[in-house]
Amino acid sequence: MTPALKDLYVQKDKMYVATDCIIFGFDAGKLKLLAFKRRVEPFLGTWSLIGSFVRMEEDVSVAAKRVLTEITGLDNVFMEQLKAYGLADRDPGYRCVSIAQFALIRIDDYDKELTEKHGAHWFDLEELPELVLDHSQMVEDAMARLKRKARYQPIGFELLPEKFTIPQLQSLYEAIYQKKLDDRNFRKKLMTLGLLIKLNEKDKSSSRRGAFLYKFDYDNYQKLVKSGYNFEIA
Amino acid sequence: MTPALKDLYVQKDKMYVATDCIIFGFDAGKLKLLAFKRRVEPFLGTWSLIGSFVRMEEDVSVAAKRVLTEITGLDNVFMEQLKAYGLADRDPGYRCVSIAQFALIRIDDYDKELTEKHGAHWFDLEELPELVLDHSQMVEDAMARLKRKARYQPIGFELLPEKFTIPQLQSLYEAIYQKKLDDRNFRKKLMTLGLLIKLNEKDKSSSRRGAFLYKFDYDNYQKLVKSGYNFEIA
DNA sequence: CAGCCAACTGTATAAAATACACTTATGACG
DNA sequence: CGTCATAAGTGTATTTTATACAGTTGGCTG
Repeated sequence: MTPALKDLYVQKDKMYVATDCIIFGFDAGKLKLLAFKRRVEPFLGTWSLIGSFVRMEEDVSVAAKRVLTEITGLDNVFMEQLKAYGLADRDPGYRCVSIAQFALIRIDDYDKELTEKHGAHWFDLEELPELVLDHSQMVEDAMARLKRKARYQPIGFELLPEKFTIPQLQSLYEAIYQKKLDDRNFRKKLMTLGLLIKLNEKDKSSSRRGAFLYKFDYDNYQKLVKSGYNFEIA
Repeated sequence: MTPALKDLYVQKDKMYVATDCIIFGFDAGKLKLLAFKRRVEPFLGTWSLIGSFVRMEEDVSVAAKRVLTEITGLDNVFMEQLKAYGLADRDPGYRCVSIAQFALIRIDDYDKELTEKHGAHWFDLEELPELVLDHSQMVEDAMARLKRKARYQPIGFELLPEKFTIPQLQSLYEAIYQKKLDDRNFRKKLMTLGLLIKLNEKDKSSSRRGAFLYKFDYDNYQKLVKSGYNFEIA
């Protein structure tokens, strides 16, 4: 967790609860993580996840959303609890249990100014710097969760703009699974799921011919989930 | 969480961290949950999971193991964090975030006297009473996790005695998945995984003919995991 | 109008999941 | 001592799903 210590009296004999956000994005074929350069002691200048103490009257999940909104200006973001980190000595300054949450955001959406103001930076997941405390562990665990979860829940769509192309989606899944997928098989599988709505528009940013845009069919997804359907995406 | 309140001064303006244990067992073809009758106010007489406050100098996972050992007398039990429960009003008495852990134990192992002394009772999962606070939710979430996890990790073995028969194992998986499995296909699949060691003993408790006993091949399992093998059990 | 590039499409093969029915070992009981 | 009852154990055919693989199309560029 990364509280602004100047605002707080930390008491050594008190138990604190914090929440830290692992914020994933996707851009240019790469999975990205939003990290922050600490501007206060201790650990000034080191990279860290963004976090906050949980307030006395505040739900843990609300605290996480508050942090995310403060930083990105975004609301209605996919967010899910990862797990709690509770080693007694995880933070040398005081006793603090941190509940890590991971969020998937659409990079094109977020407010650039806002993040820069907070000293934030998008890192390629393969080029992450060392993070403070146990934050590197958190990211590793979140990545494992993302990989597993992507198999059976269409969370990938949270990382793309509302309208996206099949090649974009494939590139995202390739980044998550860290391996190349066969384009014919990927498309075939996807189409049989019935989760996409084909639009009458093309995206021409990456080819002369252009690729059709699709959007995610939330309604049908909900219906399928209710009827107990079992997904397997790519 | 279920602290012995008489031992504590609870301060309304303090944040507490607790841990609650969802303890699963398996007996007579049914999945079981270990629940406790509260002997102190508030909620005296209602059923509850067992739990404890996390001590200032204690890891969260250590606190959970401490509770489990106090109650069952068992050590070296499969235990894994489920998630943190952090609603601000989840406990009306004071602000407390609880980190739920689920444990799988071998019912024949545990110390009966010890559990009875604590007012414990094994419930069939289908006949659970209402539990205090958000504990019913915890059990539901743990059950969902168990179902999913059982597919790709051989955790089922944690619930059986060291030596077990194939029909016993099948009955366990039927209880977890809540559906009948085909005995021929179950056996076939299992054998291809190479996770079982056949013993030269039979269990005759449930048939005249007797069924061969097996034990779990931990060594080979470790090897397979390291080599990146992907399981799918039943 | 030729060339280039990514988008798009179909089929054959292999692997895995499912469905399904009879034989065997053994103790109980007449 | 033979037959009956019971759960343990076994094999094959079919369907479904995953994988492997190569050529055509649309549309801009020069």
